Amino acid sequence: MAQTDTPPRSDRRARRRQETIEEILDIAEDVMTEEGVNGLSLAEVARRLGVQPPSIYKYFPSLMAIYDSLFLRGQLEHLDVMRQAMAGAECGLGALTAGLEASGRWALANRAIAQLMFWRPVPSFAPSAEAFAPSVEMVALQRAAMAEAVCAGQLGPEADSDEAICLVSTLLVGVLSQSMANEPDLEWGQGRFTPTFPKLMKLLVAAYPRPASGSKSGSDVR
Amino acid sequence: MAQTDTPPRSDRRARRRQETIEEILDIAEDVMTEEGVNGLSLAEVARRLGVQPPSIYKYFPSLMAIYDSLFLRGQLEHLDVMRQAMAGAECGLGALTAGLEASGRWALANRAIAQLMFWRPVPSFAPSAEAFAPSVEMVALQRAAMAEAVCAGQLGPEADSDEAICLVSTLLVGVLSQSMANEPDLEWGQGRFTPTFPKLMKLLVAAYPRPASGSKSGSDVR
DNA sequence: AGCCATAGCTAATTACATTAGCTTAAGCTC
DNA sequence: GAGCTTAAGCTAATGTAATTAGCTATGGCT
Repeated sequence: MAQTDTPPRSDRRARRRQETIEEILDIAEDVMTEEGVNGLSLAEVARRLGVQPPSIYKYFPSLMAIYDSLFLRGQLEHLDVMRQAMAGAECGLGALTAGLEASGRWALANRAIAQLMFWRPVPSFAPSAEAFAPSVEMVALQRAAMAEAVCAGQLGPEADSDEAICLVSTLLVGVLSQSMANEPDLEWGQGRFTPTFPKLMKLLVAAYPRPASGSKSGSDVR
Repeated sequence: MAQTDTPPRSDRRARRRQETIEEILDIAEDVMTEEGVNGLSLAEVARRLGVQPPSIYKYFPSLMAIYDSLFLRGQLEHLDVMRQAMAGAECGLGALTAGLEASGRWALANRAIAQLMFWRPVPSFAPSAEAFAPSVEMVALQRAAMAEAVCAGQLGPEADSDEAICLVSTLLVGVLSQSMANEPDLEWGQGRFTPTFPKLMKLLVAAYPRPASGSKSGSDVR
């Protein structure tokens, strides 16, 4: 039996297993989207997979483990989207803006996962250190872009700080929270909240004005 | 039967009933605080009340009705806190700032209820129109303060707009979201996020500069 | 003295997460 | 190809929760 394009050794089994795992995660994501993040139930996933509930335990040790895998998948996807967006924009402020907007767009397009990641709506679920790791890298990305923006003279030197990172993420999270809570069906760019994001980015610039000339600048806001 | 302000008929009974209702709501709030907003369970409430679960149904038709009552109670309390804070400050911008800070302080001191009210962590729960009503009044309060701030020349005329209200609430919600998600044990004024709120209020001023002199003002951010 | 609404109860139904233990068949080893 | 291993399914059972149905006692009113 010469396997033409099938892999040589015994990882046939491992691959099928991995496929099933991905399928479970996809279904779980669908269910969360339809029923809410904490409306996820093993029983419903099993039903859609065409299997009895206990069979799911062959793939995940618990419901929380499914949440954790979704959390990790989301972090990786989100990180990727953001990286991509930042790479496709100019350095510094441009990259930061592009990255944040991409982040917001992704969050609204993947609400269930985004809520799981950023709002913790399932109190009994705490992400594992592993699943949380990519988020550290995301902060680093943002931080780097802000440092670049400082170098390029687009922002004042205080923008290269933890405080400034907090401020930036606060602005985005504010917009997303409002949009998700009050306009649950709209995408990024629609409604009353997400269109204000560019304006908020301009506020950020106002908050960290470059020292440039010796102007005492009435808009130094710190 | 001259009803003055309380229904005179079968009074004692009605009062005891009302007391039990309040007690149930208090317990429910405790449970939510300990177990998370959607960790609220009728069974646990019954246990703490020293009663069998079905007995709760004599007071509330469903778990969702309890959520709804908590939502309403929260709205009223929050509205009151905010009104009080605004009354105790100068008009306009001062009142607005005081009101928002009081709102934030209240939200962190009453996390469970605040989350129920502003983040909708229980997807199967949607507040009734009744329970939602006070929030309309709250927006009106904020709007009035902003209009005053415009009159007093503290903010530019565009600050008296729906858009500006959105912006203000977005800033506060951003701070609260971040604080609740990342620093679940801290009060208002502690940690990395809530102390940035005064700065954000200054950003608001930068976003709606008064036209005052003919300055073209590099910090007009709209 | 009697009525009756209130507030409690038990029992039953349904749905879910999880555990235990059984069965089958795929794939690997010899 | 015979036999072993194990992955992946199953059924049965347990414990908890929300909710419904229907029973009962009693406090307060007529």
